[in-house]
Amino acid sequence: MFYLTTAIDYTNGSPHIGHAYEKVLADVITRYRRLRGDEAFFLTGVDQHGQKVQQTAEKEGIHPATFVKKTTKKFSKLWEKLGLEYDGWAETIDDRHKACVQQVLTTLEQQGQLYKAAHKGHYSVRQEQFLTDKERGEDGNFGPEWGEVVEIEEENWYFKLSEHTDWLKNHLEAVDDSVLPAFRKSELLNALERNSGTDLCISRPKERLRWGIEFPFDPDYVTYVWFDALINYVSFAGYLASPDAGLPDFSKLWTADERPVHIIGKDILVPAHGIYWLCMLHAMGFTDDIMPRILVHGWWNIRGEKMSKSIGNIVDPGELADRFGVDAVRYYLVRDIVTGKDSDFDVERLVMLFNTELANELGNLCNRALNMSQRFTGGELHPGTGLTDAETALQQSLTESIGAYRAAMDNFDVSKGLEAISQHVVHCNGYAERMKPWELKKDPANADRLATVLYHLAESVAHCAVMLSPVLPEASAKLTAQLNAEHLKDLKLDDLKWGLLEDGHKINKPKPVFPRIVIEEDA
RNA sequence: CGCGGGAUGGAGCAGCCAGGUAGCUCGUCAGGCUCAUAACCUGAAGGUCGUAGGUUCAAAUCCUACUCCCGCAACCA
Repeated sequence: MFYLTTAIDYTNGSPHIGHAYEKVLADVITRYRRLRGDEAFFLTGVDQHGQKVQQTAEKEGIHPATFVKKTTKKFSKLWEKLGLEYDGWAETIDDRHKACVQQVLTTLEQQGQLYKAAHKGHYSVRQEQFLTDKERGEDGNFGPEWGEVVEIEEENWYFKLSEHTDWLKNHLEAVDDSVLPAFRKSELLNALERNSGTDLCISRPKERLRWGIEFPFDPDYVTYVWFDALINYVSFAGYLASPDAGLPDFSKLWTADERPVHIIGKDILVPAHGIYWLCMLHAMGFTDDIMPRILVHGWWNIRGEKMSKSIGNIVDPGELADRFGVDAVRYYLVRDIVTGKDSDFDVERLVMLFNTELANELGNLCNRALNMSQRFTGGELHPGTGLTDAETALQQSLTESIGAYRAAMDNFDVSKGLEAISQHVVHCNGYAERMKPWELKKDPANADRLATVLYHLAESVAHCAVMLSPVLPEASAKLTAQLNAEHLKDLKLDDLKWGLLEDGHKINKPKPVFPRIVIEEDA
């Protein structure tokens, strides 16, 4: 089983284009794995506890649970709009999740992995957090942004992180795909080098934070983010769950033959996922052969600037989808970025890529091919009897495209995979241009030749529709419908061989699947 | 001496890990076609791959030094 998760989003605000990117990428990869014939499980969700949520809810004068319910909906509604198909939905206020967290804590405490200790330090009352030397200004004092700073001593629970960092270092170095892309791994190893030797504070006293999961053996405390949010990857996969909990069978999801993949952003690799999470799993007894792989994606910047609430340049994916359509948004988000790297978000490029690659190239190919079949041969397809070098070359091009597509997608490189489809589409348009079926139809003696040409075009569209389905499931379905070939939907990648459409197959009337986006110029 | 990313024809990018005549998209110019979504096809111009060294038969790719740009408090993928 291929088990894929995303980071769970914090429900203190509205989703933006970055959230959408991560989820669409995960959706595409999951759908691709299904196309490959693998069983897959896709988990995503929301992180609902913590101080920020508590604070915002108080400001609005409502209970955190009410507040969280409201913001959670913003996310789930957007995912529905973007056509995401996830198998599991993680909400950290779920009782089943709480039970799992508490069980993990209890076990670790019994095994001596946790301890309680006092910490003395500078504490910002306004920000409700301990300050370190990093927060000091150049003059050595804490700046006015921290408000009143007092020195206090507080007891908290700690996880013996330092006992696992040596193991982690070895593991990361030994396992090639532990962290992807490679440069992220070296960044992580670097950070590990600097930060070893410290343990991890995992609690908050209830007088400071109530909105969290209670420590089962110390009711004055709740868990702080790590032993709550990160546990979602196992809790909602059925870890330690009772069989009637309505959760998956953990032993089937989390396996050694296909290690789980966590898709996360570059900001939460170090230290959260790269160090804390892997060490937590190690402490919980997970062995090396079932350690997850971490796929780290980059960020969408806006005109070279980091997207941020303070600058006010947040892009709302829901609005984009309303304006340009879900296909355009999904396509753009996985097409115009190299997995792992940052990219610059640009509406004009979104429109350009949709118009050229989808509307002009693929959409138009489909339209002209089906239209000619409809008009010249009454909608009936026949392979014809003879092949020339042109057909051999076309079939060769298709084989190469499928190969390139597969290699790229296996590597999580969706952009390259889409490029591979595009390559064949361009070949087909050129083929049509050279074969001139509109000339062939003028002489009845060319009927066999005409059939061959039209068949090659339709067959190519059929292949492309299948390859495109992980990224644009809706559009792929429309293409399939126009080809009148519903059986394409059940095909796996290995089934993509020449001859998907049978001799005598009848196609439906074409209708543009990707209408060009026309932006009205403001005069 | 903090960490990391980036610098490739007008614009945006790939290639770099596993060295071997510089590739993609857009744009520009010149043709062609008319089946098709003002779509499609062909050809052309345009780059000494940030700078300076080094390794090598061979460097965009490896090594060294340097220059410039962007992230690394918070919101936050």
